[in-house]
Amino acid sequence: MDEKQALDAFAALSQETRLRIVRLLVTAGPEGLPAGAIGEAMDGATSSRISFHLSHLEHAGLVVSRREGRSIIYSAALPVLSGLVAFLMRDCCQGHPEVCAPAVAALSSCC
Amino acid sequence: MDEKQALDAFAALSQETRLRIVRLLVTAGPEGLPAGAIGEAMDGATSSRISFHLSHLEHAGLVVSRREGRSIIYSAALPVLSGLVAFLMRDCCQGHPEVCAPAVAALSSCC
DNA sequence: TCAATATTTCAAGAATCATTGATATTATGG
DNA sequence: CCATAATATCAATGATTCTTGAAATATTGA
Repeated sequence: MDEKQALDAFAALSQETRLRIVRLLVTAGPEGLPAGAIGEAMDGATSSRISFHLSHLEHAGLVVSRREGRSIIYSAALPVLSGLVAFLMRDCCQGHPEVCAPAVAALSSCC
Repeated sequence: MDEKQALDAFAALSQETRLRIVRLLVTAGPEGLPAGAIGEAMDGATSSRISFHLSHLEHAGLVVSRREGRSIIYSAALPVLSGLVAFLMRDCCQGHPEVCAPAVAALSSCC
């Protein structure tokens, strides 16, 4: 994860629909969801709108896709999400462990 | 940290100059840096440009400021950064601890 | 093969954002 | 109190981004 990748990832996560899609896909797990189901979950957004955001997320590396029959299945790119957090944390902690302590606590309690 | 705050924070972090400012301030620690020094560190950006980005970051809650004589000193809002990571992680881990493991490892090794 | 389904691509318009240069505000030293 | 220093604000411009609606592509079942 370099600066360019981090900027792309943050830009992708800074849009309401995309942030919700990422969160939906992360909870959906590795099996993922077809584009149509994602659109229905987003207040029934139009297909072109969902396609635009999914393409954006995929380009940023936050999701991956595969075809299954007529559907395209999207799932969260878990290692990239981890890498983004690691990037932010790596640069957060230089000499100031108090930055990380609450984040570590949040991670420990959720996993 | 709610969705709105997270969106603002991600938007702030998705701009190159602002991401660099945040990283600079985090490494600078609680004592912070005056706006002028931050501008010099950003390839000598104009004062209005730095002021614009600092204002943006402060509005997003990622930095705080205080006056000291003629200078305004900016420093990273460490608890907010922690909260952002916790927000992302909290929603990342639902039933899928493999998302968090690498992030936990990165945090553990840096603090 | 044909019709229907699922999704993507494209062009155009509105909205938001970043940069610049000029001007205003605030504070200090002499 | 004045001149200077440090920073913020404002207006204008150019660049990106989001949304919509229409048309294109890919896949399957009958």
